[in-house]
Amino acid sequence: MKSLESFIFLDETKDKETLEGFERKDETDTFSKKGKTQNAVYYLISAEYDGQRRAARLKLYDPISDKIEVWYDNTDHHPYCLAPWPLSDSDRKNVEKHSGFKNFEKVTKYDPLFDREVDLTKIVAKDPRSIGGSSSENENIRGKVPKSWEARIKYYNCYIYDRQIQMGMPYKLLNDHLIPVKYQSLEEDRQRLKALVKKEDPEYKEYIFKWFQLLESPIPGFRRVALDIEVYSPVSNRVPDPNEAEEKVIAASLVNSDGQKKVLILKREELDEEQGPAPAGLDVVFYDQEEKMIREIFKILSEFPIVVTYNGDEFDLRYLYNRAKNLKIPQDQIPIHITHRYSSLNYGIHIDLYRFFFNRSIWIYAFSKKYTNNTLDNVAQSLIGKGKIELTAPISELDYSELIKYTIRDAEITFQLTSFDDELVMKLILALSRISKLPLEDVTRQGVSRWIQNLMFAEHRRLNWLIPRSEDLSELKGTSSTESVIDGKKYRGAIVVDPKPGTHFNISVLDFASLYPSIIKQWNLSYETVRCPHDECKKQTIPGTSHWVCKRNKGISSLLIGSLRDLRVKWYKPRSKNTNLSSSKRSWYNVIQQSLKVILNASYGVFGSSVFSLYCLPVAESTAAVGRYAITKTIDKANSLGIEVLYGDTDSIFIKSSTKQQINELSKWSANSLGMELEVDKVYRYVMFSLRKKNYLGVYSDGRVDVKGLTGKKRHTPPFLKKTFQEVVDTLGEVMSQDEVESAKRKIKNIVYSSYIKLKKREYLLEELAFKIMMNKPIEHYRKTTPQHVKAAMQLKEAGNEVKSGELISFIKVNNSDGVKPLQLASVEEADLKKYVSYMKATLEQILNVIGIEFDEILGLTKLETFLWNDEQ
DNA sequence: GCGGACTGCTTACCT
DNA sequence: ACAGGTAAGCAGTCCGCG
Repeated sequence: MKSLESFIFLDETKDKETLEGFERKDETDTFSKKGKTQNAVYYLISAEYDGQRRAARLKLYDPISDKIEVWYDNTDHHPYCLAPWPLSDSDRKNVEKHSGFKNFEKVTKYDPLFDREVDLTKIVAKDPRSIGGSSSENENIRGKVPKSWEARIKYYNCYIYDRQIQMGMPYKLLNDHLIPVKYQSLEEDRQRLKALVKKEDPEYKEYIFKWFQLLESPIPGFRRVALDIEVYSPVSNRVPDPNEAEEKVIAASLVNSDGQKKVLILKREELDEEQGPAPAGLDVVFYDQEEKMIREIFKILSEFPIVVTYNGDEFDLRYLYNRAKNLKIPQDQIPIHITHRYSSLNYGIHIDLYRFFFNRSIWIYAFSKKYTNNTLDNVAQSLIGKGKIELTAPISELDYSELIKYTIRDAEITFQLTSFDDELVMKLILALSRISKLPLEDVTRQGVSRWIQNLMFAEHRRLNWLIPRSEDLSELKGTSSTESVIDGKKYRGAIVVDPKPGTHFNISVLDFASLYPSIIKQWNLSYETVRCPHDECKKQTIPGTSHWVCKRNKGISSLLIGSLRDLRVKWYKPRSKNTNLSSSKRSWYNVIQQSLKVILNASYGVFGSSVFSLYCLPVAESTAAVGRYAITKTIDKANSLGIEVLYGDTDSIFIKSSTKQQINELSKWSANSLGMELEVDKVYRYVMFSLRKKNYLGVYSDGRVDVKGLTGKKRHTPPFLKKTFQEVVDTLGEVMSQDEVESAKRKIKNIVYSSYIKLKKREYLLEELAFKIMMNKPIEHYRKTTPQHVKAAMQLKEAGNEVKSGELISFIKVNNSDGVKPLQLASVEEADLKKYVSYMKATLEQILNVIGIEFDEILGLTKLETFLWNDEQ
């Protein structure tokens, strides 16, 4: 990643010139004596507010020297908020009296809600806390005016918007000015992209090329270190409190991107002297004093531009900080600062992977739910195939060599979580930072609605639009006009077509490529365009709702989301699979493609979520309504073309053996009358449907099988049954035609029968019988009912094991008053076979019934045995 | 006092 | 703290029933 194509150095005063010397050649050449790279290109990775300097502080990463350069704002930018113009004399005086007040300015902005210009009072303050930092609103500047806008935006975000700072992008420092460095994309690429969007409006094209510029720019490699610490605990299995930090730090491990691995160990009286050499390639250092060891950790942390942890926000860095304070290390020698939720570093930036992997959107869309919970062990095991070292005793009781092995593994896998798949995670964070315009650290700590909010806010400022207050938005736009199918939801969502049960051969699945973003683009949906203030637009109604959409102006979210959607569908997704491109380019395109997917998938939902600052139900509702309109019309059209539709869900239709011409015609119709691309997504050799929606099994021509929604695939299903289910599925994958169904049925009966016998003979291991269900709340919060997994958790608690919210509870169905026993306390003998058989029946019949097999009929093979066994119970 | 019909809660899934 | 729609199993309740 270090040798890159040409940059163009954007300096307003000069002509564009090509930037030289970016490649790392001979280190002595490119480093000045101060350790600064000559002519350095820095990547902007962080922005904060510096309270002492009262200015924005940006952290710039130089990928050649691997150092952080700090740059303070020198453009005289100050915090502010907006208030009505004019302010009453008394309001003005009140504001002026505030110690943080700086000055008033009159500004004019465009108010998107009313489609007109407005005059506003810009209240400039000396520091951000004066605007809204006090605990009491009476003491804030924003509390002293009748109405305020943009008063709750963090200062550094505000700074980024106003100066149009591009997070994650290359910059140069020239006479202490921050100058963006523009990447010169390939001429042929620009032409190709131009051709793809030639029919679009110029305004829209501008967006496309802005994103393009951002996403095509080269990316640096990041020098970084992963940190993990171990803390002594007098009580085994209790994690020490990082806020108190009462116990000793007994070990720390560090793994860095230079390939070095280091373990720092505190000598303890109770342990025997270390014997033998340290493991190969591992630097082990023993310390007599904890303080010395911690100072050494601090020294290393201060050398790296990026520090990676797993839960360092809550634990490792917080513990080190408080422990250092307890050991009376002076504040200015602690390179960490903590707030109530985060822990960050003075020098570099801190990336807490726990937060990143915990992000629901990242879990689902970037990693396809590959990991099942967010522990380091599980995430690492699932993504890099290597987990934590299993503990044989509590950490505090391990001898030195065991402790070393244990702790270094944690740092290793933490590091590898950022390096696997060609640095996928680092690249994802960088790409998301560029798109959302958030600092890298914020991308990993905030949810997708904040990403989208931030990029939309930035766009408002760029256009000199007033960012609406959510109260005004809700009041003006009102609520929804449709009724949801599910009780308690705010509006009606997508359509699911009843499937035609049975086995259907030669099935094509057609779908709309990113349906909702397409709708948002095509129908000009945005909070300011839906129910806009113009009378003439009221005729342009949204089908199935009482809403209308603006004809005069282009919607801001329509432009932003639409352009991102088209770039993903037309450019990045195909390019990520284009084998003519170099693998490193493909890998970056794939990262972009995935990042866009994460954002696009949430782009409709945020408008229906009250936590989103531009929450606007009519937008979400209109999007869903147009979706229903599109799929309904498509099904009608398909039928009129003689295409049989077997099933459909939201944006897809499953159609029976149709000719290419039929499909082409439907697709052409969709493009012309709906303005949306309907394409063949999958082709199945055959599909099996039951009467259930969101449940099917589809077999591809190469024998791969898609299983959707069936119980046999769900997380909580006991492994023994999952396995049996999988064997049945595999058998179905071998079926080539209708004639082969019969022989598969025989095979399946055998599979089910032998599994049943094995169950009955209690030959399955206890773990194979365990149901695993997530406990989403603490035990005490289950007030209304006590589900089985919670009963199991209660028994565990009774037995002295702590059970926390978010844990996956494993339990066995038994014949006691609770009906369950936690795995840890149960034995195979106790398993309630009757319940297991009935669960097995319910799970397998979802498939068996479709091909005409009765579960009981399989058991009937041993009627006598069954009878006897039932009798025993 | 017990069982079936029903509703509501909870989890996991699909798009 | 993106959304709504669907399935499934169990908990708890109501009602009928000499």
